[in-house]
Amino acid sequence: MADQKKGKRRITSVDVAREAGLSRATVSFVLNDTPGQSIPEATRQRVLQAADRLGYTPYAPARTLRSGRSDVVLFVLPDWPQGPTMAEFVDRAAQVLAGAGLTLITHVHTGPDDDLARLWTALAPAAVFGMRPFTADEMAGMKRANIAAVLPSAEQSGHDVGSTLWLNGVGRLQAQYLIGKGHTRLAYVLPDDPRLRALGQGRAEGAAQVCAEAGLPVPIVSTIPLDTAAAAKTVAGWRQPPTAVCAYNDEVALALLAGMRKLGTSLPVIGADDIPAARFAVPPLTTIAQDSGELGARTAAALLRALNGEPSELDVLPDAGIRVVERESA
Amino acid sequence: MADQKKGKRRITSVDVAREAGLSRATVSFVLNDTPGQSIPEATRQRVLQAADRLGYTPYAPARTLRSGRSDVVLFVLPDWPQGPTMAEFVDRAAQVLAGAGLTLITHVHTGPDDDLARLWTALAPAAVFGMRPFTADEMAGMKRANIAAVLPSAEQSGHDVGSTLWLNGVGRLQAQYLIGKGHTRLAYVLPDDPRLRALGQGRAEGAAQVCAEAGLPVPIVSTIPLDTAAAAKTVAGWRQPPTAVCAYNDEVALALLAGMRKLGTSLPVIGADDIPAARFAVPPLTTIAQDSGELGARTAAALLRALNGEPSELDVLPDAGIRVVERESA
DNA sequence: CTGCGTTACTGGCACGTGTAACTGACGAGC
DNA sequence: GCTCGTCAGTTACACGTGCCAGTAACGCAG
Repeated sequence: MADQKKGKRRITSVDVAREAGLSRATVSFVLNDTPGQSIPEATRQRVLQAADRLGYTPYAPARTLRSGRSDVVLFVLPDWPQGPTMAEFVDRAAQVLAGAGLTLITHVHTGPDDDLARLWTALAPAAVFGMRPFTADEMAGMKRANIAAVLPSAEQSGHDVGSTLWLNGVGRLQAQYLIGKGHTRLAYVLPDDPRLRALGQGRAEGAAQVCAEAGLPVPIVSTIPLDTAAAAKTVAGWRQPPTAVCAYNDEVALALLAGMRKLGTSLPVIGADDIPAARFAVPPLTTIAQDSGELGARTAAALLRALNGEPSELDVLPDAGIRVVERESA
Repeated sequence: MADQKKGKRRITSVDVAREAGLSRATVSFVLNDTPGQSIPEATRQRVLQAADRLGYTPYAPARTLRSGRSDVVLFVLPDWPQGPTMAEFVDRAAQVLAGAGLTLITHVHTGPDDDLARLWTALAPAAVFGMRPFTADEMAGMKRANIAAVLPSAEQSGHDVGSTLWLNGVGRLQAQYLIGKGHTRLAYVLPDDPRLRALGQGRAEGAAQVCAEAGLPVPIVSTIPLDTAAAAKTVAGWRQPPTAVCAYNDEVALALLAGMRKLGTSLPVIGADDIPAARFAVPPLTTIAQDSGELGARTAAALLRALNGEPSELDVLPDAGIRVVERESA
């Protein structure tokens, strides 16, 4: 709020030091609460007030250069699976990280893999989190870039965490629900978007596991585009029709309902994600809802633990707040 | 790919200089194509090969510290309006920016406004882009943080660019379409999510403008939650029912269709965004599709122009690739 | 041989910060 | 009176980069 209009020079800790009549080091100690320093309350206040008066903000690049680590956490999204689900996840994760002084940044990664590397060097993030596991090359690159916590890591039990852990859970729950309703022959329908293939297979496998455990035949797996006619054709093409269908997500489920409506047939369908459109469908769609906000918060917490050196896996995640929303379609 | 496993020290330009048997300055000149330097091809190759051999990547924080500007563009999302639309927008924008050596980073901003400031200082971005206009305080903060281009700026004609420009266009087109079908009394239905209020009003105003221009009464504006019963109640509550309804987006439109189905009535409805669920609705939903990828690309281009000093407004945007997708609901 | 411009480099400062190592002063203990 | 420990600070270096100013070597006109 002071009157330093002369030029638009950045306000540095030097300015604060001059204003407070102290050395820059003292200023730094106060502002960072550096442990092992004895600073009388009077001096501390002098510094804090000077900083406030000048509107001082530490310059992150310099800080990062010095300490070798920034307070940015990078969240790499492979592409855009769903809307509100992801949104809540990111929201809550950001909140938790902010509580620890970290800033969550998301980057949608679509292009070739080498601009991911550019990102790491450009941001020097404290940690990176992604949906898909990282390759060995990528891991090496991050290690060289001095990035501390990487979640999920590919070494971690050699599994694709994304599809194995929580997405798997969705498929399991879908199948459990339908089997509980007395169904014995299931189908699993995936979208034809290549970007969703890995995730889709994870869910389908989850359902297959449950069927196997119940002594039922494995589900027929079909892939359809988001198109009424194509969905109808797929449904009509089943020689031995299933007694109920699991869909990869609500959009696929809606496509199926539309296809069956066109054929004049009807099968129980369960979706996933509980998008707003699900409850307005004809018939209203039974689906799986996950509390993705909670999931985001837990993931962030795991990340923080990893940053503190405690080697925390993502074990906490599997069935976090995942439940069936029962409507009329199944 | 060399064998520098000893410790995990970062590879700096010093290493490259030593490897090439040259000074660090020369290395820098070569790698940055610094103009006004005469460097023989042989030397240049020597440097490039050394850098490649060591796998050198310049350390962005240091570069930023020195030059005062990073190659990151920050995209502040106020919250999560819609799914795939935004996704494409960001995707294409990122692509265009990457072509200019810039990296697009998105951050969902939900909390209090002061952690936005933290973001600027944490990233030192070259530019910031947001949906909502920035306050004077925020603008001042960015100026002090030495951020070059800010789009949209609040000074810019004093308008809310988000709702005035493109979103307005959606409302206009919806009304134009319905009027073209012979409708004379319209309603505009908004969602009750407070985060979408400003955008919703922009769209409703667009429709109102078109009605006024055509000498028709202004649309009734209603707000509904995403709930079948509530939608039914709203529809039933209209004393003088409209002859057709515009919805803020497809989700609202689907809610309306569900509500009317419950009442046993039926009115033409037009939505917006063309989400996948729209085509599977009963009846299939007529809606507005925008080529948001194109929009993202143009916005990014405008940003680049602004970065180059050419004062380019967002004028290019208004009706970029926005069109009616005609189905059966209207 | 001297003066001068060009080529091909190099030395060194600056960016803003964190922190280890140092210093002067003061009181306590022998 | 001297040493020693603690307090309250300061000095100085390092982080990795961009680039200005300088400088040897060399060719060439006078």
